Amino acid sequence: MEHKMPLANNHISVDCVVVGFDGERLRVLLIRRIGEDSGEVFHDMKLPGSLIYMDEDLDGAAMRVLNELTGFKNVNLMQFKAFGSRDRTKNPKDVRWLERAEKAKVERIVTIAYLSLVKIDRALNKNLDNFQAEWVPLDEVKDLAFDHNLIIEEAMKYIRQYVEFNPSCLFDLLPRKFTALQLRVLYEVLYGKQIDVRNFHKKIMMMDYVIPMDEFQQGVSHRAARYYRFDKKIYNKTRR
Amino acid sequence: MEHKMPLANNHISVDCVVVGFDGERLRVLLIRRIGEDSGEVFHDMKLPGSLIYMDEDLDGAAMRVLNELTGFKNVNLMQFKAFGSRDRTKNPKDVRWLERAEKAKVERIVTIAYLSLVKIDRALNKNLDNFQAEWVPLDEVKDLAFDHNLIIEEAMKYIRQYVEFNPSCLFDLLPRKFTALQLRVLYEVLYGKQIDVRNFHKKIMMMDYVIPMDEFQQGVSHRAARYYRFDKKIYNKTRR
DNA sequence: ATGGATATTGTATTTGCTATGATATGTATC
DNA sequence: GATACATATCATAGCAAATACAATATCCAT
Repeated sequence: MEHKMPLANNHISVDCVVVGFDGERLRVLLIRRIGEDSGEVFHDMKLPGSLIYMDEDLDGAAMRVLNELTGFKNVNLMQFKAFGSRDRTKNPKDVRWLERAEKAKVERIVTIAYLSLVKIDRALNKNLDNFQAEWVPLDEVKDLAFDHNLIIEEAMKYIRQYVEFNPSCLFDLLPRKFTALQLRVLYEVLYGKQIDVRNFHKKIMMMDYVIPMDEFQQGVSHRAARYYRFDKKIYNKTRR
Repeated sequence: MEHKMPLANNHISVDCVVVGFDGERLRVLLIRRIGEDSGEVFHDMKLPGSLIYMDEDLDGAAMRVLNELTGFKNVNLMQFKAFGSRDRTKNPKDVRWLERAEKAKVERIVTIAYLSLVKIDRALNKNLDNFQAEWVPLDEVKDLAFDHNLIIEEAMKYIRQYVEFNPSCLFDLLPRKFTALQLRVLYEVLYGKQIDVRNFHKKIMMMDYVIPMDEFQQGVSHRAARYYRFDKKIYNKTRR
């Protein structure tokens, strides 16, 4: 968390739950943290986040964090919940780490949590290493700093609701060219249940904003699947 | 905003959008505010809200505000969005009022907004007068303090989404005994469009958690409508 | 040419939503 | 008491969307 020391408001932070999809599972972007607890060095992980600066609004702070981390601009960032329980900073481990990082006394911090759905393939080759960041499969996430496990749980609940309201966000998770299988597995992972292949195919055929391309998979040892793409303009016309 | 001066965190507040339904329109609970601006006394309105105390978490603070105001306990309070724009406190009128009320210097305040759907009939005869509170029809809400108009707008967007996900919240707005007409008008007001009477009737007949009672309207100058009631137990069984 | 693997397609059934017509029951009026 | 009027309640048909279920097509490797 290096920056040129703008004045920080040490009561309010933002945390970003950045979610990606690798074709099989959902992954969340986490940052490695090295700290010290009663003389022992420990390693664990946390969500990307930061105290907000005095001259910065919430959305701006979230954008900044995400940008510093992935280099992305213009990513769809959704505020989904504030976390302000008093025992967020219950663990002395977390408090000591934070006070060293921020060089200031901290008490209870309210954090505003943001959710972002991104394409792993684009993010993968950016500054991730510089930031000690890693795409961790959701079911392999261990104990995180602060209440970040809780924040991720709430983020997942939020996604499931949000998808129904705005299905286009699914395509933020997929590559620009994707197969019907990828899209189906994404649905299955999100809803936690199997979907009939044939009915699903019929369904995406009726979505006029999912465009079949003339391109097919290469070098697979079975019948090659067609690629599809998502057309945002058509989507906006038909939905709004 | 009288209280016995627990230590307040003057960076974070909660505001409650308390919504009721009078049978025709939605109403929101607002508090009268009297302030002074360049020598002139002004009257306007604001959402019920408060800075949070140091030993209080967000949900707790929202509960406290709502309880002080209406006497309610165990009301369903939903956090729906945080507002942290820097120009929330752009208007000097608001800043001066707040600094007098809180007896402390304030800068930017991030507020966590909560939504609550309640029965007007229960709330009506409580402490509303003591708190200078009033049920204002949504379409008659004037310019409010801070960004409270924006907060109400966002609250309404949130309700529309939330209803689809959890229709049971509609019954929080209705009296325990209600007619099919009341329920239908509530839908119409929320979605802003007319619903066919006959199809709507069929629809609520298929909801096994809407129970027809043996009681009918009294003293109306037309065929008396049947009363219905909402059964939460049955609802929870069928939905979850 | 054959087998293994995955992709793609068709048909019948059920269920839900929409549109519209007809009947029932209360009060007020003549 | 007969009639008009207003609202509540019940009924039916058509269309569209969701579900259940099985066969065929295409690519690669041998």
